[in-house]
Amino acid sequence: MPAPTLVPGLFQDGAGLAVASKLEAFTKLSSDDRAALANASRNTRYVDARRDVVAEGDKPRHVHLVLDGWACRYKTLPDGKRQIVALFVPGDFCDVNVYILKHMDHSIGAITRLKVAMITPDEMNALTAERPRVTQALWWHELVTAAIQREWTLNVGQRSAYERLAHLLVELYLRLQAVGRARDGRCDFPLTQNDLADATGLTAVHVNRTLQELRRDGLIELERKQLQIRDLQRLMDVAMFNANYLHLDHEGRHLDANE
Amino acid sequence: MPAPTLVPGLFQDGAGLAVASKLEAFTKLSSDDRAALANASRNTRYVDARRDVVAEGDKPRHVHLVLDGWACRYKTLPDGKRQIVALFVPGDFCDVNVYILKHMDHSIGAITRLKVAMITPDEMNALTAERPRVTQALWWHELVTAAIQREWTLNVGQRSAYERLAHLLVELYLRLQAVGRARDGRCDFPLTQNDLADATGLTAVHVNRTLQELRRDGLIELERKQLQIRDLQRLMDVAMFNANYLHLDHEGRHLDANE
DNA sequence: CGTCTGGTTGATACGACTCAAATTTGGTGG
DNA sequence: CCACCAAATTTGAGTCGTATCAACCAGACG
Repeated sequence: MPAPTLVPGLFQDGAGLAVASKLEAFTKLSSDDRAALANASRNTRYVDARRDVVAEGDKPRHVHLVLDGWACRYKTLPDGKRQIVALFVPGDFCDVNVYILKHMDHSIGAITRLKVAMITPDEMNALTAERPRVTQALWWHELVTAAIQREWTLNVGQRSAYERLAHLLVELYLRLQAVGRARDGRCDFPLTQNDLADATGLTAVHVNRTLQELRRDGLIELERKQLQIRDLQRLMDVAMFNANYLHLDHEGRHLDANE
Repeated sequence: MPAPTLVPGLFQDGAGLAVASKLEAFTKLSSDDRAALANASRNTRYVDARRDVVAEGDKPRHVHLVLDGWACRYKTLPDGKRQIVALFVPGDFCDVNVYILKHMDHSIGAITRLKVAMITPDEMNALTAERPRVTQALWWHELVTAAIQREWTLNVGQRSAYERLAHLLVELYLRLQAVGRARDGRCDFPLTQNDLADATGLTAVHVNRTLQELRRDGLIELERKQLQIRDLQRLMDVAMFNANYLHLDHEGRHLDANE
């Protein structure tokens, strides 16, 4: 939906846009850096909604970079239970350096129809060898990804259903905002209540009732895949949301009036 | 307790031992590699049990490497709830490259009295610049750490209390075994039931009752900080334990008769 | 010996789950 | 434009796993 213009020049589509803007939440990149990133991610692929991008057990061959759409990382248990352990929005890399490992220990699935760049190990190596700022930014990306994963462990481990959903909504809103895909409390929100259940360790029925509570309390509106946060501060309070784990306090942080 | 001899030469204490042996679960290192690692970790520090190694909000200055004892990574909520999001045993690095970030988003606390090496950013840079195999091994370490974090999210999100504790016990046993600190189903186990509660998102009371069940079912013995797994296969089955996330299937994997 | 931490037990409460069915929404083809 | 179907959401009733609260006990330690 909203396709705001963020990074001027060089990029024709939302692709390069999202990439550069996510990494530039950490540090300023030169136009050469951006060009190198765009070049490394020129090989793209589309994946239909609800299909796997890569499956558990696969040998990892590429680093994937989400250019458009949402994806998730999930693990399945023999008894059929499923946990979404991470969500990817445009600009997110799935597993920098993953090709060091022999096999994937989880799957990556498309939530919506997805456009991903597939970057080969060689291209990654070239990128990191020649562009130290990009390397630094990629490290930052990895560390933030790990921090988000820890926060999710905390989320499912200690927060109530109400707090847990509030927390997830705030996190996604802020992450989307950082790549220019959210503003004024509004963003696309393609997750079904089933997805939310798998991501929070709740059942879909309980997610449904809890979302109704959040609506009743005037905190959010959510319908037709659109989220509107009515009162961000209050939502953050009930979620006990502390944004420090997103590590957005860096030099390259956008000078965006909305933030 | 058991201080098996694993890596010959060079190392006088358990320290270098643990480090080399953990990374060598991934790849063979040369004696030069090992010497470089030992050199980088020569600056050590002791931390008393139940004290913080680093606290949330601190500016990260070093990479810490656990030489002896156990530690944990934890996050606290404003309402006082605490989640242990990771456990460190000898040989584990806490946050390679963490100094890229401005502030710690979590604390690291000692479970037992702890011996840690403090490696400066400069030393890390020198190490990675000169020793590609070590760099590769450190990347593997980071990827495995992330995989463990995901498995913990799955653990608290989808498994019952009984399965959850079983899973944690198996994971710790296998990780200790990989660095020569466990054998024949036996290992040190310094966590209190309170720690187990914080790590699994349960209450201490429920952990207590659930451990009793595990004992009653003949799966484990656990007393005086000693864990004995009576039937590893059955414990893995009830935990729905799939070891692939530990990524131990690599060339340098020890040829240990016990594995 | 008293104090403290960690472990154990019992009684009760409640948040979230389960199962089942109804309703709404969105997409597809005639 | 409507009929149809599948997917997603909503509702209700009943249950269960885990939390809560409150004691009590055992061993470690100074």
